[in-house]
Amino acid sequence: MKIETSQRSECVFSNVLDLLGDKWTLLIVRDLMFFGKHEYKEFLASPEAIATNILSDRLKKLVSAEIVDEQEHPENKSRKFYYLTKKGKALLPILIEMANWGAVYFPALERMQGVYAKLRSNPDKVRAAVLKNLSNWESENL
Amino acid sequence: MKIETSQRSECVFSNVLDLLGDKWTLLIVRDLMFFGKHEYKEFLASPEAIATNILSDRLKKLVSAEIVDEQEHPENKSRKFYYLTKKGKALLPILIEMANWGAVYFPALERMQGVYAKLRSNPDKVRAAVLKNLSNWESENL
DNA sequence: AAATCCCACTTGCAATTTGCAAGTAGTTGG
DNA sequence: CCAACTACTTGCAAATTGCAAGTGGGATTT
Repeated sequence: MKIETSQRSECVFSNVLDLLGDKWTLLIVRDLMFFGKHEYKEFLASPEAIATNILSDRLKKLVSAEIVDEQEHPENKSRKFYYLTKKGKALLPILIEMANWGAVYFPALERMQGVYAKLRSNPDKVRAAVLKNLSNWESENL
Repeated sequence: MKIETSQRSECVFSNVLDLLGDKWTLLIVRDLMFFGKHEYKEFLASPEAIATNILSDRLKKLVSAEIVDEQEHPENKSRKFYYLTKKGKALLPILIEMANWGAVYFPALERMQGVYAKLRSNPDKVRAAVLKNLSNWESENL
């Protein structure tokens, strides 16, 4: 894999977009953040149908950017757990704002479900609940 | 230009990323939002050096998504003004959160300048100031 | 009035990235 | 031992990007 070393400019946005600015990376983060997914096959099962080579590439980039960490599955050597680092969890406010914007400007979308449902009404509560879920998973699995 | 009609899934994130998930679109929004840029040549002059065909394509997509609107330049028929719609301005919280995240996790970057400087210390104030700048420009130029 | 310049693009083409299908290596369950 | 599962890799065609050059309509200069 090509690890990105060059930066387009000194601007924060440019650097953030070099890392996250594509159609797949943040979907993986979404799965980790909101949907309790932690394994390769679970990401593959998402409705957007990411290709295996792209998933593999993006996971490596996320790990090398220290947004995601990986660990051998305790029950099975051929499986792996992926989970958000502190840096990865810090993306939550960005995702929340994206979800808010999307909820307002894509009104035709299916009614928001599950974790999204309360985003607009009580973002701080959702934020706390999401992080709590993640730390619960960590104490049970890592 | 190909107007995107297909959506990968019903998920908000997926739909938002279909629109904004690439390395250039949000940089144009950044220029409109924070840097007082309103013309084609001004976007071209940004340090990231976007190619003319990509800029043209992204501007069209932003206009067709109603994030940006365009108007003939009052002084010169061959020039155009581009400016953020209400929907475009509503992206500000996303950009602010991205800037915050970047400021924390790209500490090696040049010290933030201008509008970015106060983002961390007083985001609400920055938010208001940015929107005020935009509406000032609008009342002077539209 | 003609020539030049500026501006916002478009076009052509090579290089890179993506999407899709198939294959592979290590592990585990029966 | 064999089949199934898991996390990948590989090969190749298609789509997207980056770069350089060109175009066409104004405005400016001479």
